[in-house]
Amino acid sequence: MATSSRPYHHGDLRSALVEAALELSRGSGQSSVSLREVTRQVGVSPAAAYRHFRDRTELMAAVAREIQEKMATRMRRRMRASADAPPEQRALQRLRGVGLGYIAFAVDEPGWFETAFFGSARESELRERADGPGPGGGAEDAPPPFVLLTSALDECVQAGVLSAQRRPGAEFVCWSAVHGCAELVLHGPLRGAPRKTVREIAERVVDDVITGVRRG
Amino acid sequence: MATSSRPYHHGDLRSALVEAALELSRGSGQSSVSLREVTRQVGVSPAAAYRHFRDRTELMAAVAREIQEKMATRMRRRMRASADAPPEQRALQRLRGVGLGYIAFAVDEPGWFETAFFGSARESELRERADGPGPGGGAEDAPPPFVLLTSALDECVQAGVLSAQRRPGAEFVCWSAVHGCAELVLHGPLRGAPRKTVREIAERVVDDVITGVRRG
DNA sequence: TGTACATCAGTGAACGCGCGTTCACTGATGTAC
DNA sequence: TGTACATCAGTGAACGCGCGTTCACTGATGTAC
Repeated sequence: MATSSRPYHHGDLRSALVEAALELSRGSGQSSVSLREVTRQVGVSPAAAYRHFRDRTELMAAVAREIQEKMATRMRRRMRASADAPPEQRALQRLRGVGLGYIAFAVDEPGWFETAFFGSARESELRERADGPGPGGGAEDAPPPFVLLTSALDECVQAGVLSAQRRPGAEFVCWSAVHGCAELVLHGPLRGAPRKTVREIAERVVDDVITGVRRG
Repeated sequence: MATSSRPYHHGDLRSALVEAALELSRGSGQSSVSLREVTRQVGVSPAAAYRHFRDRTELMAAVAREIQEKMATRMRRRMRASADAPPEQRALQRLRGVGLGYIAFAVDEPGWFETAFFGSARESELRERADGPGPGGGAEDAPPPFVLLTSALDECVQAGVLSAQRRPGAEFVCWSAVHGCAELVLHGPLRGAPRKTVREIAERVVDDVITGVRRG
């Protein structure tokens, strides 16, 4: 594949660059993703990247978006497990799945997790949102995992397991807990803890925060 | 001060370097702290730093430790407010103070917060702990803010507002929530939100998680 | 169907940068006698 | 009290590095006539 047919025009260099950046970041996080290394991987000159991205920051933003998609996909898979259950249980189980899926992704893919949520990617995300939100209004281009969370919470309200009064702001409580838990496990006092311990802590965090959000 | 009396021997270069690094990181986080810039600030040659630190990582670890001290100090101040109250309220209020203090520090000092908990400082922390934990056993050299949290939880058990059965692991739930909340506010969807909103969210997060931890 | 030409996606060489770290060194300090 | 000398804390110049970005360019593509 690398040997045969190197046309002057690559075909889809943009995706190829994003793909290479994904591979790099998967191993050691966003700091290992330099423009030069990415183009090196693809076998193209550094300057070529500038045909597709304004600068490194814009490339990283694209990568972050891609990772968040992956994350949401994996979370959705986990949520699907509780598809056929009575509405109340179903809603709660899905909310639980959102949280556990988030943490599991962070643990399984620390490099991606870091890349998706840290570093210079953030500033340019902002920039892009300011540039072209499209006619929709812009509420939908929140990070996909966050969208999953809000809709799981909405479902809880509909199913009657979360009072409408306690709904506003609940997403921030939930997100704080799971994101913090991921950090704890990856970089905090629990770094390097055995998988079983990590799973138990994650479940405790998710269950307790759901209790807290519901009962205030 | 800079003009008069530049003795060849600095006196206490080590502290001066840490101090300068603190000043630098306060503004723009740990990425703005380079060994060269730090020595430049102090007015000393880059190589001089190597008399006091094995490498940059070790300097950053010292800085991180210092910041965590500051953080704990500020948290203690907040906890002192509820000194004279009936034991049950007192314990709960202190726990609340730990959480709110943590978040407040992050919001007030984003550069320091980032520096204390991220970056290469961590690896060398590990290294130092492995090197010389001292005879005490090593449980006490956890980050000071974390120590405050665990003792606040212990106090809750003693005061009877947290069942002994639910005590183990509670610190991870609490820490996850507040740390995640800090991230949310600094780098997440709530970045740039007005102070009042931030305070409300912080209180909601802390109160809900305390409820959750107690009632499971 | 064939050709002129604008457009586009690449090249490759160079820019300036700041970094961490090492080296042989020198100036100051303090201790032994 | 004075001097020799080991020790220590600095100097300053240099190392090699990889980075992001810019530049004038060239090779390929596809469209108008």
